[in-house]
Amino acid sequence: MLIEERHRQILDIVEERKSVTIQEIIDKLNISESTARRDLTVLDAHGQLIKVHGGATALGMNYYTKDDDVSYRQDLNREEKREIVEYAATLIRSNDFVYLDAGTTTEMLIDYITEKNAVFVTNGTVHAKKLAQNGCRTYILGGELKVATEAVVGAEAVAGLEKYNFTKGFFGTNGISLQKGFTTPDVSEAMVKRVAMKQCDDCYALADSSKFNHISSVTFADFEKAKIITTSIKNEEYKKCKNILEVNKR
Amino acid sequence: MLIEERHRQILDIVEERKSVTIQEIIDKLNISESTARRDLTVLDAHGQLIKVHGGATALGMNYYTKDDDVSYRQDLNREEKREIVEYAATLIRSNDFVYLDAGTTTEMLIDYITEKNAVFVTNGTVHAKKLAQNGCRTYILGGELKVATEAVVGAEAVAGLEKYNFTKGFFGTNGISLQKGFTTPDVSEAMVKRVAMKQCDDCYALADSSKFNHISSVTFADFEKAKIITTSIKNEEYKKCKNILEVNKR
DNA sequence: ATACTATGCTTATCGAAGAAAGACATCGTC
DNA sequence: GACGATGTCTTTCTTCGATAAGCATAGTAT
Repeated sequence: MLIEERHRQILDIVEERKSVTIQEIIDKLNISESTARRDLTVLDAHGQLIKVHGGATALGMNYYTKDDDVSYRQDLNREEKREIVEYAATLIRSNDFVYLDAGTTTEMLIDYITEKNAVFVTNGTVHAKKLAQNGCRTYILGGELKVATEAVVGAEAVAGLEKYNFTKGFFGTNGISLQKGFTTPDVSEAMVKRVAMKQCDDCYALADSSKFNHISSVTFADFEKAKIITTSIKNEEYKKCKNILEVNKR
Repeated sequence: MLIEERHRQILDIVEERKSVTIQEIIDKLNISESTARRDLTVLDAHGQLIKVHGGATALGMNYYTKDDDVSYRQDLNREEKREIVEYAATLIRSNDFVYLDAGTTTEMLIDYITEKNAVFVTNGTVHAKKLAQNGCRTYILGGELKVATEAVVGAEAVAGLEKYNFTKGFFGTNGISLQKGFTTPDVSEAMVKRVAMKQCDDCYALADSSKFNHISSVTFADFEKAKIITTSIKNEEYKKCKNILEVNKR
């Protein structure tokens, strides 16, 4: 097996499960301990995962082995998100022209997209890359790159958006409230979201339960503007809203 | 069997399976090891796949770029490239408005840029990301994302370029020749390069010695159009060219 | 408490297998 | 016969797996 293949497989496991032990790698890939270690060392050196005692973890994971409560909660949100994006992915059909907002939830969505006969536009550089690798026809918005979120924002991005007419759009959000609608902490990202929404026939907001009744600094859409895809809603006042799609109720 | 047919078949396998071993090629195409190797070498040189130990992988697979890891030893061009980009970086001054072409050499350039008071535009998603992380004000071109090179290409990218007026532009190239000028294997990338060059006051082509007297399929600029930054030139006919900047002669 | 031992993880080193690269011979085409 | 493409052979490098050595941590006996 090619080294690159092996590395790819290790990264896939880590990506999926967020961590892996040396032993798991040895068993799954049928390689020696030495090789497994060497692989982790180079992958770590390339910043593709983080080598830890006994194995490795995915990037960007604040991994608290000590604090069970925290990791449990993280996992819960992750599972919730997974259900949401899994459903959202089924909404994408042949010949759709889809806008994909930057953000971690929409990024997760990409992994579940199976429809190859749709065209995508996004303002997230990582999103664009993943979509393209996925075999999707992908366009990225032009404009200023915001370093923190690796998203394209600003006047140019907004102007670039106006020529598109999307059949569907998928958006992340920081807060949802009946009064203030959809909110996010960043003004420039809000502008892009706002215009992008205007260009979509159908807007979908992907939101786990933690987002409800939370208000961030900038509103980018009224509450009715988008269909909300979420899992189980606790709050009664949202129960009766027509634009909420509850997936996989338990 | 025709060479082209063999190459086509190899590319098909790589495209389909994302990687291939030398042994597989030998078996499937019934050719000798040398020929298989030779084929991979030229396909790699043409940027149609990536040659790795034991075989080859498809482009754009996000495998680490061998550049920034510990194995500098084998890449003879690396040191040459380093000198080239180190010099190129000094050309970027305060208030410059710089276009940075996609490609591995220009990507390397980013690491040496110290001027934070310049603004950058690029069509490479990785380039944009690195520039932004570097603390530079960065814009990315909008348009279709080509998966192989992770570069933005196509009509939209070209249109987006036309509004900019750059003070300087840095370009990679696959081939340089006196007659055919600067050449690259891909048509859509050539289009972008061509227009970008038109928008720059000063164009710089970064080229290690292996690029000279090499001709790829598409010309994107005449020989005189750009200043060429390179190391020691072997070929006498280029020695007298005014637009060649030889750095760090030894 | 101190020292000893066991355990699990890590790193270093070495020989074997096999891959890469270069030199050279062969074959067919012009 | 010159040339380009291909195959064969040899030399040199990589990679892999195994083993041994180094190092912490936890447990145990003194």
